[in-house]
Parts: sequence; structure tokens; C-alpha cells
Amino acid sequence: MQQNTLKMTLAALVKIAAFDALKHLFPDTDISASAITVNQTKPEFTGDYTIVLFPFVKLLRMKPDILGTQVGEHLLATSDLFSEFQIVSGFLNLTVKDSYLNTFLTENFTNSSFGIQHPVDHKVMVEYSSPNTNKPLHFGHLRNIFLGAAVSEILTANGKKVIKANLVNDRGIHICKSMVAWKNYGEGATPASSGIKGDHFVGDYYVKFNEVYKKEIAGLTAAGMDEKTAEKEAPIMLAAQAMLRKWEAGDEATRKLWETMNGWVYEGFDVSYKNLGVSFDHVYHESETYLLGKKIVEDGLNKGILFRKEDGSVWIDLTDDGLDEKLLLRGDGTSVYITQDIGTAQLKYNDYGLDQSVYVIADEQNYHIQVLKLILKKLGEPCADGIFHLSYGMVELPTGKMKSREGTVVDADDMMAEMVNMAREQTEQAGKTEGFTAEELNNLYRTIGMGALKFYLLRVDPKKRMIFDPKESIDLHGYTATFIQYAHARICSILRKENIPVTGTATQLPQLSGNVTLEKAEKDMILHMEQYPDILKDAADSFNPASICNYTFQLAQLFNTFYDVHSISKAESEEKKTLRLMIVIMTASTLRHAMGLLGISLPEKM
RNA sequence: GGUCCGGUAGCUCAGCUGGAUAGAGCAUCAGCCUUCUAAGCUGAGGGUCAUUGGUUCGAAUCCAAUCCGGAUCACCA
Repeated sequence: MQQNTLKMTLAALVKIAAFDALKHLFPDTDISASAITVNQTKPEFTGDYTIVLFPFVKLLRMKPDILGTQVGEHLLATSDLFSEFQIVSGFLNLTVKDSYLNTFLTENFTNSSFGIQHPVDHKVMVEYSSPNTNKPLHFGHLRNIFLGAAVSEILTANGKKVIKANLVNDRGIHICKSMVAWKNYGEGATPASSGIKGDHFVGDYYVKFNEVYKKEIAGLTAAGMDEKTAEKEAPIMLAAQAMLRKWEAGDEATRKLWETMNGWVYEGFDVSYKNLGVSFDHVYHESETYLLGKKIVEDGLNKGILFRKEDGSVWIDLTDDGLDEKLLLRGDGTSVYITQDIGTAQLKYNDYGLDQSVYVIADEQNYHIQVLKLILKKLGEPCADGIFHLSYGMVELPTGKMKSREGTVVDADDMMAEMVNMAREQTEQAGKTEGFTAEELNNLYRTIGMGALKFYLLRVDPKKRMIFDPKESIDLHGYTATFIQYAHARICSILRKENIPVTGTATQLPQLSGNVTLEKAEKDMILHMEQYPDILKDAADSFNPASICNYTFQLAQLFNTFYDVHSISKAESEEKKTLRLMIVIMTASTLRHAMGLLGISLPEKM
């Protein structure tokens, strides 16, 4: 029992206590736990947690003051949590005992698994990144990648078994475009011979293709052809299509070129992924999965769930679900995008026996995923129920959508370099480079730059689209990773001076006597840290890393205020010093843990 | 046209399972470094929570309608 109550957060305990009190005081009234609202007390009132009395005022036909007094007195008498209560017009404000918070702090300040849930039997795959192999990653991909990586970590911290997957789109007309352009204009160049990173190298030929294509269309229309026909008849487009046919027929030379060029891209991606600090447990390739799904479709046809039209194409009727008819196989028997996805969904499920499968995909595919899930359900596939679309808004430029064909993209590698560079400029400008080796400085710039980039993209609710103005760049002040990193570095500086290991979890400090009085800034910090397990759980339930950003920023803010008003090394008493060291040690480790989930590391010096 | 998502301070965003006088950051202005890192802290100004109606003791939050912005409804992927 003791064990259990310690693991619950205050907010949960207050709610239970309130429920028990009401049931005890009014045994004849039917009171539901869901009617109890517990909030944090607004700063302008005395108290820490507030129980809203209005619902019960009505139910019990009592005046708020009388009801609140009865509940409050009962809570003080029966629970060890509260030191006092006040009633302000229908709100019962409870003050949490300092001794409770001191005990919490003593027990958890070196607890490296604070907030982490016990493992549960729940396997979830998170698919993210999922690039095409005809061009490098751009800024929009970064949102996807950081989201997928962060959600994976958050789910893991909540006890789930996570498989991180990447589904690489390594085949199709877009790759053939790069291949044709390289064949025609590459003159045998390679990433090594040109000194260009592989993914950029191949991407350059994709751009080249579109340049030539545009010119050819212009030439044809000038010669009197209408635009639609010209788009179809442009020689370079015909060449790309021929290339795709040869690829599908398994033509050796084509396959070889394809493998070579994809290989270049993978080398480039590997560098980018490494710089981004992300990894995958399983990489699926579309060239291996694109023929899957046909059998499932044929089974569905036999079962009468699907139907065939006169031209031989296979369809599903979703009009009863408010959607349209959807094509699943072309008249010539070849599969379409969704056919592949049906097959891949089943493959993933069979590979791991998944309870859940998260697709991190931009919101432009909301309809597609909705249809996919519905079709799988109608086909009776067991993987259907576990599918969850983590839909996120596109990252746009002030000028509109990023179009790699037109070269109006913010390149991911460029962006990373730019951020690291900004971190360098800021550090130099602030004159904070003393006492670092050149290597330490480079690491610091990376930590700050990449942290700022990740935080910038993760702090916004995923489903909102965001407009990124490269000219305005990204701030390193205010609601940023830098702010949090700085708070951490300050704590580490204090700990160094006290000869306490900054990342050590085995720190020994004297026992607190139990009756240390907490000042506001101290109490605020402990109360906030105490909520961390709930925040982590909410972030997992809502698949939203932004709530972690928010929480972490607030904790850093509380620390900065605390740091400003209270001295740690020169505390008023030894006991106060111990208390503050505990607070600060736990703050640092909570910041590290939370930011670690987002893939952001915190420097010990900056 | 159907469906889905968004609209909160000059800008970028929290808050949305209904609760007290709607919060941060940036920007602007005014203060704070002989004392643990000023990448920080304190304070000020800045709001018709798109609009209208409804439900409720109570609405930024729930419901309906309208307006604005976006996405999508392909034998593309």
C-alpha cells in the first residue's frame, strides 16, 4: 500500500482523497469519481491543489462554504497530505505539507528511473522518416524524423516495447528520373569523384531531369503541341518511363545502375541520420514490399468483399462509410500505392506480432490512411485495429509549400550546419569559449545547434502546420532548448563547486530532518517535478512530444527564478543547503531525462 | 461540392476530458551583474479567445450555423 501511494502523483492522490471524503461524508448520495475536478491552485490564492465544489453544491444542495469546510476538515483529519485548507467561492484550496514534499524529494532525487513506467506487454512499431531515394532530406522531413524518434522514446519510457521502422521508397518513376538524368548528363561522375554527398549528388540529377523536362515541354508546345500531350511526349519523360519498365522486367544493367545510385543515397542518408542522432531497428524497402498485398486483395475478391469491373480492375465500395469507391488493382493486374500499404501493414504485423502500429506521416495523407485502415478492417486483417496515424502538419515556407522539383526547399543538412554555426557565433559573441578545447567547443556547438533545431520543431502541436522563415532563422533565447541547456549548465556548475558528480545518481547527502520549511520557489520546483510521471504518461497517450517541451521549459524557468532568489552554496543553514542541493540535482536529472526523450542532450558547461 | 484539420496579444505558440482575473516566448519599454554562469531575473504595456446563437451555476474549452486559411476526395507515390 505504501509502495503504491508513493508511486501515484499528488494530483491523483488528491482526487482519491476527495472522493473518499465525499463518500464518507455523504454515504447516501451517489457520487461519481469523474465529477471531481482537481486543478492546481491559481497563484493568487493560498494552496497547491484545488477541488472544485460546484458540482457537489448542486448535488447535495449545500452552501459551498459549509460543504467545503466539511470536506476540508475531513481531509485534514484523515489524510497526511495537507497542512491547511481554504475555501474561496466554491473552490476548496488545499495546501500540501512540506514534510510530504521533503519525503518525496529525499526518496527521488537520485532515482534515475523517476517517471519511467514498468514494462508492459505491448509491442508498438513506429514508422518514420520514410524517404524517397531520389533526393536529400529537407526541412519538412526533419519534423517527421524528430517526431518519430521522440514518440518512440516516450512510448519506451512508458514501458512499451517499441520497434523503430523506416520504410524506404527506393523504387518508382522518381528514382528513374534521377537515373535517366545521370545516364544522359552525368558523364560517369560519382559522389566520390565530385566530392558531393551521395544523396545530394543524386538529388542534383533529379533537379537536372526537371530542368530538361521543362525545356522539352516548352519546345514541344512552341512547335504547336498542346501542353498535356507535351508533358506525356517529352523524350526525357519517355526515357524515364522506359527505364521503369526495364527495372520492373528485371533488366540487369538497369538494376545495377539503380543499386549503385540508391547506394550513394543511402551513404548520404546514413550521415544525415547520424548527425540527427536517430536510428532504426528495421528498414523496410518498397522494392521488397511493393508486390505484397495482391494476394490479400485476391482473397478479398474471393470472399466477395471486393468487386471486379469489366476492365478487370479491382475495387472496394466504401460509400456506406461516407467515402468513395477505391481502386485496389489496375486493369492490368498491377498494384497501386494502397495495395502495397495493405501488404506492408500485414508484413509488419506478422514480423513482430504488433499491438499497435504508428505511422508518422504528413496530414496530406489523412484520407489515405483512413481508407487503408478501413479496407484492412473490412478484409478482416488483424493488423487493422492497431493502426494509428500520427498526422502532422506540413512545414511551409513563407512563399508556400516546399517543392524539391523547383529547388525551393530548405535542405536538412544545410539547416543543421546553419544551426551549429549560429550556436558558434552566439557562443563567441557571448565570450563563453574560455576553458574549452577546440573539440569540446565543436561538440558544444553541435549540442546547442541541434538542440535548438529539434526543440523548435517539436514544441508545436504536431497537427498544426508551421511556417518556417529561414531569413528570420531560429532564436536561441526564450522558449528554446538553449534556455533549458543553460539552466542545466548552471546546475552543473554549482555541483562541480560542491564536488558532487554532475550526472551521478549515487550522490550521498545528509538526511533532511523532515521539518524543513519550504519557501515558495523551493516548493514550486518540487511540486512541478512531482508531476513529471503524469506528463510523461500524457505525452505517450496523446503521442505529443510538445507537452514534454512545455513541461521542461517550465521547470527550467522555475529553476532560474529559484536560482535568482536563493543561494545554494551559501544557504542560510546546512539543512537548507542539503535541501537545495537535492532540488537542484533532481532538476538536472529530470531536465536531462525529459530532453533525452526528445533527442536533445544538455551540456555541463556552456 | 463532400470530408478532415486549424483560427487565442504585433509575431510564434500553450491552455481545449467545461471552473477563479485567459498564459508563455519573441518584439517594445523600465529596472537588476564587487555574491553559485546576465544564453539569466524582475516589472510594464499589449486580448471582442474569428463571428453569431445555444447548453450550463460557470464556455477559449461542449453543440449548431456562418466566415477565413489549409489538406484531401487520382488506374501518382
